[in-house]
Amino acid sequence: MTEKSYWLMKSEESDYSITDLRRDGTTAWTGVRNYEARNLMRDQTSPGDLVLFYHSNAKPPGVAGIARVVSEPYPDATQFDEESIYYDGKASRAEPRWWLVDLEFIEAFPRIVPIQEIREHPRLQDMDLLKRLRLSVQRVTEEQFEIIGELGRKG
DNA sequence: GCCAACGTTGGC
DNA sequence: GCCAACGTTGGC
Repeated sequence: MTEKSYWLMKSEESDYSITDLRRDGTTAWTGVRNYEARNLMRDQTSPGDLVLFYHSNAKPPGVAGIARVVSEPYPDATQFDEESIYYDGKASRAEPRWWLVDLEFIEAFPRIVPIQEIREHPRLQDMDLLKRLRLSVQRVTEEQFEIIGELGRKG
């Protein structure tokens, strides 16, 4: 039994938003094609982990809600699909290159927590979000997770 | 739409 | 194995 972890995962709002996740209930987090993000999902996520759902390329960009990891890591099927924009000809079913987990909808915040507010918050200065601009799966602390949850629910 | 940051590719 | 060129992310 491992300790529960907390994450922030980014999705372009126009591509897949918290509203889409609420509609779908659960979704496979396809399309991560960055090795560091892949390693985190493949090696460090567990069912029950909680996720800050971040809208990138949004107005404003920010945390839009909360999801939960509900599967063990498994190969991202889109890497094998020649029709997919995520197809990777160097991956094989014997040796998958890209991994993902399933996420379950928990909550859509009544207000987005914009990145600007995170940048200005004294307790959130250490977040990877502010330092690792392009990392689309990143670990957050329980405290960071709780603070952003409070900000998102304060109407 | 611009462009800084930065990850990836490929020639050598 | 270096590193310049290139491509992508993502805030603004």
